[in-house]
Amino acid sequence: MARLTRDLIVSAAIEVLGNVGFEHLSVRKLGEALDADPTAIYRHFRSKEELLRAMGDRSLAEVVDDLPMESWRACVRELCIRIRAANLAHPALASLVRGAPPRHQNELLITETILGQLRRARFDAEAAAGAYHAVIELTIGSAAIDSTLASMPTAAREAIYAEWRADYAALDTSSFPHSVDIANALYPGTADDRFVFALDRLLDGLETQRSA
Amino acid sequence: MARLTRDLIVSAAIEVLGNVGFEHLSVRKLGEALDADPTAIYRHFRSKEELLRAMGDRSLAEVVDDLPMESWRACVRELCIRIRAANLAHPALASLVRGAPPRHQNELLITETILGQLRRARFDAEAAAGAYHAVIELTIGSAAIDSTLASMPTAAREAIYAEWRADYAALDTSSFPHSVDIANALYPGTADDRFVFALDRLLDGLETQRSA
DNA sequence: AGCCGTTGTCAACAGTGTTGACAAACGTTG
DNA sequence: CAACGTTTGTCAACACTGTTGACAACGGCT
Repeated sequence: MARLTRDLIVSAAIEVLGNVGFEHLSVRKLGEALDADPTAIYRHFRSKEELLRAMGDRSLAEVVDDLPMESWRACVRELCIRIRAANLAHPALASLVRGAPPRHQNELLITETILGQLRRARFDAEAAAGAYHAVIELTIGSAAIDSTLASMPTAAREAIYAEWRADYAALDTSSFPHSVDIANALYPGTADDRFVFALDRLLDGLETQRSA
Repeated sequence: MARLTRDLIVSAAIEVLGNVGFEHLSVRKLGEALDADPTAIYRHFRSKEELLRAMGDRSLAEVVDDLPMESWRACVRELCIRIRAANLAHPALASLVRGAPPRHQNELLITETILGQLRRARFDAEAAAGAYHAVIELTIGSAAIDSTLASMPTAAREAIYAEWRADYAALDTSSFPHSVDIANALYPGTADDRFVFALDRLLDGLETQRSA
C-alpha cells in the first residue's frame, strides 16, 4: 500500500489551503483532494492539529540556512526577518504557531540558533530565555497581525494605508488632537519596515539590559 | 418572556469562556449555562461571531480609564498591559483587529492616548508614529500568540509549560546543546511576565532612540 | 379583547474531528 | 516460497459543532 506519506499529505493540504482558505480546510476535503479516504490521514497524523503544525513547519524549511554570523544581533535580526517572511507567505499557517511550542525540527533549529547566539554573547540562562521569548513574541505576533494585509497586492495595500490615514485625519480635532496632527505620519513605509524598526528597538533594549 | 438580553448573554459567555476555554465555547454549552435553549441566543445575536464581537467590545470598554500619568512610559506600559489582558480574555477580538474593518471608538481612544503621551514626551511625528506601531505590534501580536493558552485554567497551563521544558531537556544534546542546557529556564513565570519583560525592553530601546 | 411582533422551545440539517472494526498490502522471518 | 505480524486504506458510526424553520407562549399595543 503506502500510497500516502506525511510529506504527500502536507503538500496536498497546503494546496487545498490555497484553494479554499483556512476555515474551510477539513479532513474530508483533504481526503477528496488526495483521492483517498479522509480517515487514512489519521494513519499518518495523530490529529488534525498535528497535521497543521507539520504544515507550519514545512514553511519554515530554509529559514536557518546561511545566516550571518558576525554578531548575535545580525544573526537574530536576519533570522527573525526570515521567520516573519515565511509566516506571511502562508498567512493561515502563522496562526498555527499560537500556543504551540517548537516541537518540530525547523522550529527546534530556530530556538537552538537563537539561544546559541545569545549564550555566545554572554547572556546568562535567564536573560537568554527572556530575550528569546521577547524576540519570538514580537516576530510571530507581528506576522499574525500583518498576515491578512500581506496577502494583497502592493497597490491595494497602499490604498488601504492611505484610507486609514485619511480616517485619522478626519477625526474630531478636539477629541483626537494628536491623531489628527500626525495622521499622515502613521503607517510609514511597508509593514516590513515597521516590523524591522520595532525589532531593532527591542534588540537595543535587550543589549543594554545585558550590559547593565 | 424576555428572560434573556444581550448583556446577560455576553456576561454568561464570558463566564463560560473562563471555565472551558475559547475553543470549547459552544452555543449549546452557553445555553446550558443560561438554563435556556441554546438557539434562543440567535434571537439576540445574528451569529456566534457577532456574539464574540460583543464580548470583545465589552472587554475593551474600560481600558483607557484612570491611567497613570506620571510618565509616558508608565502610561503606555499600563495601557499595553490592559489591552493585552482584554485581548487575551477574548481572542476573537485579536482576529478582528487583523482585518481592520470599521474602527471602533475604543480603539481610536487608545491610539490617541498613546500618541498624546509620546508627543508630550517630545517624540517628533515620525518617531511617535514608529513607537506607536512598535508598541501596538508587540502587544496585539503577543496577545494573539498567547490567547489559546491564556483561556485555560492556571494549573493546566503550568503543566503544559513543564511539559515543554521537559521536551527541550530531552532533546539530543549534541544537536541542541543550548536548548538542553537552559531548558528549565524557558517559559519562566507567566506569559504575562514574559510579555512585560519584552515590553520593557522595547520601551528601553524606544527611549534611548529618542534621546539619540 | 384582540392583534402582532418578540422571544423561548424543539427537531432537524449539514457540517466537523475522531475512533473502532475489518480487509488488503507490505516487510520480515522461518 | 509460505506464513506471520505490522502497517495502511476503507467503511460506518459517534459525538460534537453552528445554524435554520416551524410552532407556541408571552408581552405590549390599540
